[in-house]
Amino acid sequence: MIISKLQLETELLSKHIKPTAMRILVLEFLKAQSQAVNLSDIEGGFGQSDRVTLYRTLKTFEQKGVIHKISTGTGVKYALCDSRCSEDSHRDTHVHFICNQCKKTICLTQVHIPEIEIPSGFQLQEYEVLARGICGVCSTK
Amino acid sequence: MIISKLQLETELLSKHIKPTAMRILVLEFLKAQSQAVNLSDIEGGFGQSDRVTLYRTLKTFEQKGVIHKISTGTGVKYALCDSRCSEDSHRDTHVHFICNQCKKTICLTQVHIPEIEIPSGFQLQEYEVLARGICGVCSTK
DNA sequence: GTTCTTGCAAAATATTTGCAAGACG
DNA sequence: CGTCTTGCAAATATTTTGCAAGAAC
Repeated sequence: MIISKLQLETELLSKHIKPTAMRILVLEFLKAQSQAVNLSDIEGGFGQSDRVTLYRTLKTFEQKGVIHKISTGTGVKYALCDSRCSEDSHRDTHVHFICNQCKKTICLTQVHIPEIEIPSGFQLQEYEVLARGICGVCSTK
Repeated sequence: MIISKLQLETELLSKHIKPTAMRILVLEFLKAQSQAVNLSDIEGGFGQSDRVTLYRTLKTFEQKGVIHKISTGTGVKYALCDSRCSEDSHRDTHVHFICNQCKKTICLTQVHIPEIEIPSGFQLQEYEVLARGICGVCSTK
């Protein structure tokens, strides 16, 4: 699926982000991924790019609800949010599956997460599930 | 609750770890905590201590099933495992509650986590839940 | 004495900050 | 012009590795 530059710009604007060249490139790259990626992956996705700018772009994206950060235990990864996420409402209540073999991190947004009960006194705001195991590709090898 | 040095030694031995002075100190410190701690917390818990030795101690503890690492999104923390954990069977399937206000990370081992269903092809080995919100102490302030 | 552990130095990696130049309205 | 973004340099933080001295059995 090819997404036009205009579409990407519109999407950024809808999340109140000024659509600069760099931001469009990063968003385009992220949209092409089927898994969560780390900084080096994104860096390698372009010819030239400054690490610092990437960090800042990703921070902006995270704050505005474009992406969410995943702490995999072996480094931080980034993945696109649900389109309904925004600066005010940033919910990524879904399963992140980490393959213990190929180390891929995949957002399983379609998996239903049951409500969890927490002790009284605690106020739950959001939660995510980190699942580890062997992914579909690795288990057939 | 005060735990004798002998008890700590016995516990380390039962997990196949040679009980050195440093390891006993670290284990004792961890047992005194009601929340997950980071490297600096542990470092500050003793008078003298070398960061590298701590890293190695924690790595050993993690491999042998004494502690588990928690990636909180703002740094790594460590907490004691269930006593049934060992090098071979290392399951920390429970809720980690991160207070968005005081930033404390607490293991809610008593909370029941329902089974989750993952797509066919994926082999689930273990999972953990990261819950964020306001902890009991902060919500009464 | 052999093996494992520790401490120090240094390297490698990850992330943040300050600042000046450039882009854009 | 004023504001926001970018790129570079540098600072800071985090984690790992190599190696030699020391402790334990």
